[in-house]
Amino acid sequence: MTDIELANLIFPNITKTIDDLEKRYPPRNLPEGAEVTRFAPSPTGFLHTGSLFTSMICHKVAKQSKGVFYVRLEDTDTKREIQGSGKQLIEQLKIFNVIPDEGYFGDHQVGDYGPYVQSERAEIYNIVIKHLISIGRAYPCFCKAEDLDFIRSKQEQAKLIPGYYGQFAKCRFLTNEERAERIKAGEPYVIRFKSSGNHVRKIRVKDLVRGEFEIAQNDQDIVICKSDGLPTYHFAHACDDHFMRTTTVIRGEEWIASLPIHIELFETLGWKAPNYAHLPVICKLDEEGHKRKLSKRLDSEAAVSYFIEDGYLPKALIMYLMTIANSNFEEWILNNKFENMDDFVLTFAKISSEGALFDMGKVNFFSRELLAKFNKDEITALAKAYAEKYNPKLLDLINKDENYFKEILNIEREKENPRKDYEKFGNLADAIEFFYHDSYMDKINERCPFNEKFTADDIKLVLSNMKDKLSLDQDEQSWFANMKDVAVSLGFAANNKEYKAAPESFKGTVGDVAEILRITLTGRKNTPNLYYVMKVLGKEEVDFRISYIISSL
RNA sequence: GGCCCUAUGGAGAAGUGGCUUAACUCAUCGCCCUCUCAAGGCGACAUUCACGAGUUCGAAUCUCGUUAGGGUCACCA
Repeated sequence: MTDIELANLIFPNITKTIDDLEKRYPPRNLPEGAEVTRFAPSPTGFLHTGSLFTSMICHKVAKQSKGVFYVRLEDTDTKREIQGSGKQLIEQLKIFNVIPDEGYFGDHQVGDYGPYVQSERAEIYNIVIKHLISIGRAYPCFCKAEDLDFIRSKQEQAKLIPGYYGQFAKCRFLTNEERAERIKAGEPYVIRFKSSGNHVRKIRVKDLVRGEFEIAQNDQDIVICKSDGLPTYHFAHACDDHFMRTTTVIRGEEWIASLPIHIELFETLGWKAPNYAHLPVICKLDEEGHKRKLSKRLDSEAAVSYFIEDGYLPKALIMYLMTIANSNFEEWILNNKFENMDDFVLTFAKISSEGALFDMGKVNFFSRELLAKFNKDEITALAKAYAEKYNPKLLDLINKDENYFKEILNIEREKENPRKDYEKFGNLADAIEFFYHDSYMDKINERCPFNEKFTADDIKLVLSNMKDKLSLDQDEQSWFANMKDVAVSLGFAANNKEYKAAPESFKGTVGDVAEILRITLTGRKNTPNLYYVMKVLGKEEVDFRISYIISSL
């Protein structure tokens, strides 16, 4: 029995050939240098921060070369699949402005190189497998899990490399007649690729991030088609990236080890392998101080949803991830005042090959800078949109009086160097709740204590004088000048220098007076500019709070 | 364990044999400014590039070894 006859036995209904596929999926008509990249997630859960990192780079590389970025859904692992997660992945990508040009879009597909969902590509895989069988480079394997375990244990005993290869590849040595017989008898089987490699020999591989290096040839007869008829990753990768005409495969470094498999597959099929860029994994330090991959189970920041739900600006995360990708991005974006990040050119060679430790502090930095750039209307709209979805407490504050909320956020905002008080919307309600009478009263017992060096009488004296002598009708300059005068009249030093020169002759400094007033009005030591806080609160509320604190002392 | 990758401060890193007594960013800490809180300005933070040898007039940069960390060895991707 010939190999072709065996191929026909296994795939009687496959009549098309690889040539037909080549015609059906011709090379793309793209300008010189245009790169075709792809993000190929499996629908097994929420979008991981590492996946966002990878897809952002894929998207960027395609955009900056005027190429194509597409999404392909790798849904061949039916056991781990989570219904609806494919669509969710696309939606989350969209939030971060990583929008594909073609491919899988959740509820529909776009493009000439589809289908873009692997479970819909059975015919393509079967055509290629049939070809491989007919040229003697693939064969059915009837080994069961027990057989494989047995082989493995023998290999371990003999200290040999484990796996299905060479003499250990039992089913390699079956005759086609035996194969046909067992198939006809209904025995379950997988299809394995017949490797011609030898792990003693090395091949040179090129990685866009790491450069060239040597690695052992593949000699494993890997499974290309599982017993459920679906392809494995390695095989699907070769078929899909070839027929979808991917020029650059960008993926995590966990794939480096299987590069020899992929290269042998491409060679055997007579296809040009794509360029590869293996990205480092984003890490975190564990309890023992060891680096480990960001884990969805252990680290909240591993799920992109965390940033969305906590009210971070998506752009802030993207900017942070860009600095991990190309560290020169930081300087670039600072010089560009955080604008037009699309003009930045990403370089593979500048991507570090070591996994960076995820730095929340830096995400906060970007988020704070970005949030400070908006005017009051923009930031209010953004806060409201966020609150409506994720934060009832914040929504409640906004809905009490949107203009009031706007004024709170507008304190020292629309100016050359705006304040950078807020880093995300997630804790905004807590940050501003003292502006609201009810919240202020609710938290009255939790307020920050006054400086211990002042007695209740000192504080009362300061407060009653302030209340009587300070009017909010004056401008900021005059108001502070006035406060200074009151402070001096009560025995406080007008400035730090004076105080430092003779601390014993003063009760304190103007700063102490401002702190007393600040704690009285807000319950906190750190708040926006006191003058504007009072303007927003209004005279009535200010008077009430001062009187209330005086009476409670 | 085999194979592959990596190793510069608290974090991200620049650095490709002399320009480096190691850029820049975040964080931290100080000082200045100031009427408060921020912002801003200035400064501190690796005499040394995991360690050890070697090559060289000269090494963070090249070579070898050691150590440490990461990845990978599925009918998962």
